[in-house]
Amino acid sequence: MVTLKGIAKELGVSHTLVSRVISGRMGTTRVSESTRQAILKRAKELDFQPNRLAMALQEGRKGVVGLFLHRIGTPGSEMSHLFANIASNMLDEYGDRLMLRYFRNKDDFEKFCSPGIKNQVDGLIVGGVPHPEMASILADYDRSGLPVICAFHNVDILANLPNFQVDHSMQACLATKHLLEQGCRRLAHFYVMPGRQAGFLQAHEELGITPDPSLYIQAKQYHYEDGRECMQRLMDSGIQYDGIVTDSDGQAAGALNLWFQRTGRLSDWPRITGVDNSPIATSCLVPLTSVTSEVEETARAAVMALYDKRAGKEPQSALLTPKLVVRESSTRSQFD
Amino acid sequence: MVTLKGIAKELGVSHTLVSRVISGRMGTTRVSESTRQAILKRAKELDFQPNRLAMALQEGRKGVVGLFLHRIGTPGSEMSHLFANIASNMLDEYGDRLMLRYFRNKDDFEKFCSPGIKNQVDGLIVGGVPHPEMASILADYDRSGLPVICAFHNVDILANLPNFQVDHSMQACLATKHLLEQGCRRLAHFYVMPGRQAGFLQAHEELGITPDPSLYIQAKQYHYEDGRECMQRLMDSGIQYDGIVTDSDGQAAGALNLWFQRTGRLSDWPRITGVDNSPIATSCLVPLTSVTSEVEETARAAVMALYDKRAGKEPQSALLTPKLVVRESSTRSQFD
DNA sequence: CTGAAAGCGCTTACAG
DNA sequence: CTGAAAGCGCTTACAG
Repeated sequence: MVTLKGIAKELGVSHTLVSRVISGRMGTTRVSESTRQAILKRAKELDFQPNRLAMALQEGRKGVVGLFLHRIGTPGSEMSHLFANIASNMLDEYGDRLMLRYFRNKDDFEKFCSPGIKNQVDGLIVGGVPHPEMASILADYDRSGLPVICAFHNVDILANLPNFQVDHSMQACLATKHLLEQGCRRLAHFYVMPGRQAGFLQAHEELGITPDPSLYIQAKQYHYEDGRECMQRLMDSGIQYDGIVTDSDGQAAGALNLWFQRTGRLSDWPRITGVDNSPIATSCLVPLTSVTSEVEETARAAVMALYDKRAGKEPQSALLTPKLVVRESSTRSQFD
Repeated sequence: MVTLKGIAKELGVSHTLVSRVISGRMGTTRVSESTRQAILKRAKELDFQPNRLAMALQEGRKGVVGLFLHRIGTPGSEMSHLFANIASNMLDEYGDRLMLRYFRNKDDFEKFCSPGIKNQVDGLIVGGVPHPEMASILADYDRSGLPVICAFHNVDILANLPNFQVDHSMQACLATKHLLEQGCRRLAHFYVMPGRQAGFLQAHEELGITPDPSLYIQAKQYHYEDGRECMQRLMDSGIQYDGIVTDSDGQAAGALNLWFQRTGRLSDWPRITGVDNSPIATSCLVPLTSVTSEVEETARAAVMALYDKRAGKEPQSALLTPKLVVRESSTRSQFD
């Protein structure tokens, strides 16, 4: 194991000097160019990598960032994977290690949290939607000096922590507008949280079309089965509709599949949109028109915000802008 | 920030004693029960958590495990997510931090590897299938004293490192047998690596049925489009077939969807099986019969093996046993 | 131009 | 029964 001291001994200088040359932080020091070169050369030859534990210990850091992740998105959407992927690779580039914990519910989360966590990490990034009580625990940490950044949280339970996520309302608005522009006039809306309807309504308003509240159908979750169930209810109701705005790709896939199965037809399906632009969207019988959830950008923003905060800045929450991705589910072009 | 020294000062004892009481490693020491209780009580009150950096530094460890992950499985299968999820939560329970790096190709991987990595981690878990050269780099690390454990590697490029993965041949065998038992007699096989055919052939042999080599169709990858493409070729060939064993849920979904689209029929599809038992399998128009890839078990085995190795044991590679999960794609029960 | 010393928060022989 | 001391591998005033 190659250390500063080892290199110093080899070259007959002090480890102090080696440290300064390698870190580039010379302080009041001015080294002769020749020893500088000698040190750098030897360090490179030995692929010297400073022991980050020792560095962090000395500098009063932990060298560790806590990444607490709730499932984001519906199964098959790969959103959690994408988030962890981007975030962990970024933290790695900053030289920080990870305390990575996946939690499924409030109990898991509470198990992960204790005041002593400040002895373990330099900051916390929490992804996913916890209960309001969790938010207040996190806010306490933050106030006590442990920087906390959130991502994909439900804005109203945030307790003033910086949060990054896609603009949900705009997602619904983009999808709704698109379907209205395709000629739909009686759109159903599968939604999970009532708040999500703002975008659906806004799109109607902007185009001067009046939506029919009897076509608002509340879903339990964002999953495939939830889409099937909503579709079941919609078809059973007998109410006329000519398109559907759903809250996730999983829901849209479930809804479409139920329709195919009940009607036995592979054409003239109701125009429909998903959310997330996940792998689900491209592996449906009919590829799904969807809106992005900007997961990579969210991860990047959250990590940057954490380092900003550690550097003394006050990062601001942000809503990222979704993009519409048009595929056959809404255009009904014929099969190849 | 609460430290040993802080507690020691409060109680008027040495930090040495506090350390021994809290760690439970008393050595030659024998403490009075009353001071022991006092120390434990105060530590609990303050939620004292020892600084793991300092512990690791002292004990000559890094307190960090490298987790290098290639994508496992097809997009939408969530296998990478599952693997990272289980592995990271386990490592966390052992108190180790993570150096988590996702790599997409050989270049990424090489960027992540340097001899100096021994200064950063106590061990390496590598998931996914790298090139043979990567395997030999890893084997070098292992020989030089950095324990390396593999998961989901292609066995022939392993260079004697312990590896954990599901038994691919048995996966194909289970699926093939199941289809033969459903009455199929002319099975097509969509396969990626030639080696995977062993199970397909074994199943035929065990049931005394002769397969037709003109129904072996090689796929580029495990993805949805690959399944579509293989199905395209199969249908174009005009050769008779009555069932399909594919190499992934993505392939199976793609193949089925192409069939529905080309025939316009929603019944009498060719009986078909996938692999991975992923979310894709349950969000198809027809739920897919599949075989599990035992990702959780693989992750657990890999992590356990790493700790075994660090404890001086010699962990042995293992092939985990897949399970068949029967759904409609192979039974063709009617739609609800 | 360079080095000795102190210290980050622990652990573990060693000494009393 | 308990503590002083040394040391893990670094960094950073401070002194020459």
